[in-house]
Amino acid sequence: MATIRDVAREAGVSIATVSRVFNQTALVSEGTATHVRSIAARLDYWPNSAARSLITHRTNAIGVLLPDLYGEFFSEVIRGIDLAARQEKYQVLVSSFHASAETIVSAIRALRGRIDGLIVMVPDADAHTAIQEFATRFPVVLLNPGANAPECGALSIANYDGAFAAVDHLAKLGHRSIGILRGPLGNLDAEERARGYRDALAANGLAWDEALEVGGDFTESSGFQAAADFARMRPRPSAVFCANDYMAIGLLSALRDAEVRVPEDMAICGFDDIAIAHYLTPALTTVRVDACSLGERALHQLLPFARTRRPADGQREVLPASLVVRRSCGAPVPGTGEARGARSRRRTPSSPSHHRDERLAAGSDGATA
Amino acid sequence: MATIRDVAREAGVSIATVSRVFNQTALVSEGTATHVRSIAARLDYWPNSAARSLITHRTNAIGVLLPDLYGEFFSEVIRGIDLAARQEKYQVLVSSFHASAETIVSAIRALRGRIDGLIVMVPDADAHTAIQEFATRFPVVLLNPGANAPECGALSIANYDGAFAAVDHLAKLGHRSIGILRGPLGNLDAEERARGYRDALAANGLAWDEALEVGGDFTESSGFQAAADFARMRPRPSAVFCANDYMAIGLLSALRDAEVRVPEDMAICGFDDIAIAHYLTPALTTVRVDACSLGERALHQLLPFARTRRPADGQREVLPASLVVRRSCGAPVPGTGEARGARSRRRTPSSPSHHRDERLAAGSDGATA
DNA sequence: CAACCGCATGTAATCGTTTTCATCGTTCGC
DNA sequence: GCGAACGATGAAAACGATTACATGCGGTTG
Repeated sequence: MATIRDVAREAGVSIATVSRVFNQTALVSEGTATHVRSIAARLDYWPNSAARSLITHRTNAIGVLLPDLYGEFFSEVIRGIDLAARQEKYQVLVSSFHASAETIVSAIRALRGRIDGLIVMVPDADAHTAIQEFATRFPVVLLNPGANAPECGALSIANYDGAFAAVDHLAKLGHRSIGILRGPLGNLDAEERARGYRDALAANGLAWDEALEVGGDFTESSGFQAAADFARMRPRPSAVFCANDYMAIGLLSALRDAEVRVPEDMAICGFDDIAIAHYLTPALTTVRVDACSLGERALHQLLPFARTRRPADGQREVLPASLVVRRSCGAPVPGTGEARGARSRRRTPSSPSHHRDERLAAGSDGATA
Repeated sequence: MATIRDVAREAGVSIATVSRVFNQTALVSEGTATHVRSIAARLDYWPNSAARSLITHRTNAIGVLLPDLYGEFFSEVIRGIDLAARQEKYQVLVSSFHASAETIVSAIRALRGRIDGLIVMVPDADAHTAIQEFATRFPVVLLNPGANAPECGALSIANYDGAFAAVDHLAKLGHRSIGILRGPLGNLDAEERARGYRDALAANGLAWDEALEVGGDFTESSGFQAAADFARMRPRPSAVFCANDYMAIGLLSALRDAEVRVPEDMAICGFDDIAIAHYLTPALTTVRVDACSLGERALHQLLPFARTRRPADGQREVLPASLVVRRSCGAPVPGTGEARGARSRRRTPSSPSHHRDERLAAGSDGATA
């Protein structure tokens, strides 16, 4: 592989000149510049990024650290980050860690020196302390800060508002006994959603009852198992808000097995609006979150700090979450004649034919399945 | 940030010794080693990876270049790669490019010097030429080589076999007029699947009829639109094989709107077995592909070459694709009593509660929706 | 007892850039 | 014409590691 020295020799100039041509950092005469460029092209030269970042202390890459790479939410976040990064000419290093605060530290350590900034999603409050001091001397953007997150960039989705809207909707439909299938204990998103649930109850004059809360872990099977708990309750709740869609799916399956009709006997509401939600029978009422733009926004928030290598200040941004009403909650679904199964999640239609669906999806998302 | 020099000075040894302690590349007495390590820990020292890779010519990172990051298939591939990479202590640089062979070249160029090897998925045969000469001097593993792919590592899914199995299944069910909804022209996976379709027809003594082939582009909306084409055919095919699940979903929606019953009036078969397939009504018969292990295998195939920085030789591996029979094809579905919606896609259950579902899913995957 | 050997460690060259500072014509203002 | 200013270029010092080679030192061996 050709080095800057080869190009310089071949072009009959010094390496400084070649460097300047490639960086446009200082004046180089038009003639030499084009000459050097042609030589470089012939030798297939490209600056070695290790050497470059050794001296500039910049890598033009950012790291993405997620608790897992499984599921639609994470993959959409990554896609959003990639979209923005490509536009900004930054590379993306992804990495996942599993569970413990131990590994999150070693994951960060492994990334060190390779990236100019980090986007990290912490599963629970415990992990915050691990990030804490790192964030004071490195650009970090948190993807789901809790109430007392470290002083650094942070971006979150409106967990509280979304949950509130969903439960408020159920209450307004007349349900007086509304259960919740919670996410993992200590999980920040889960806590916020639970808080939204409780406040929505209160706002509708409903008493909070611990007996109506069932623990889950965001997996489909935990939803499946929770069905038994709800069935056992006296009185049985006439509606259940699930802290995410996967659990709602599991719950729906179990209810069908138990011949509990949804929404007639029990109204169900999820959270996330994953692609499947739309296709379930009955279609799942849920709270939509735009994971892709969460990723995009995170990168854009991080970039100014990554560029200057200054720790990100305590800037915060919250992405809205919107209720998507479908069949599973028993509310009248707006619109009837729209194309079914023609919902778009892409930003850029890959074919003109997509156009029609885009419009429809924007109008309303109710399904008639 | 502390450098190797700081540690050496503080520990009263030379930088060579510090380096040796961190690389375990030569004998260092037990005493000095632990001393150096403690100093390093105190100074929070970690070797600068740019400096290191400048001299070693290795980055301990591999690149992943995909045509897009949208959809379940790609995200699972990435997850598989990440899983294997973490285990092997390699970092993963992901990057997507859109469409043209122009950008694939620049994407590769941008990655150059940052990675020890590349896993790339080329959308069509045209892009092969762009990879071609690069692969002769750099470790590359192709994720979907066509028939005449460049001389390099390659891994593919059994597109042909999967399609053959699906269509053969339809034929064995008695269908004499089987249509196909094809993928994009030039797309390698799509071509192979179409070939499997044709050969399966022939194997069952059915004549190939161009009129039964409808063009699609792998999107849901193209499936939706194709419904009209199939409806117009005389005689109307009694079964349709779709080259991927997204198109099958679109087709199912359109058929429902047109009040064509599935599978009674038209049997439908998809490809990929995305998560949604299981939850559709009727549940979609499709061909399962393990995208996650495709990623894992790719990394493992690449690694020996990445480690030695030798171009990967023409080793090839094919991942099996298996037919998953559900309701949409009209065949009797095996098993009836199993838990619904309790299918696992994870390798490692995150909670003990998952265990039961794992077993069930392993047994058979038919659905009773 | 000298030669040798192996272990532990240090010295210094090297990787491929960027960037500061110096140099060297030209041109310009006066 | 002469110094200043300027534009284009080169020389050389970093950047922070790895590693070939040299060195010193005690213990074995013939």
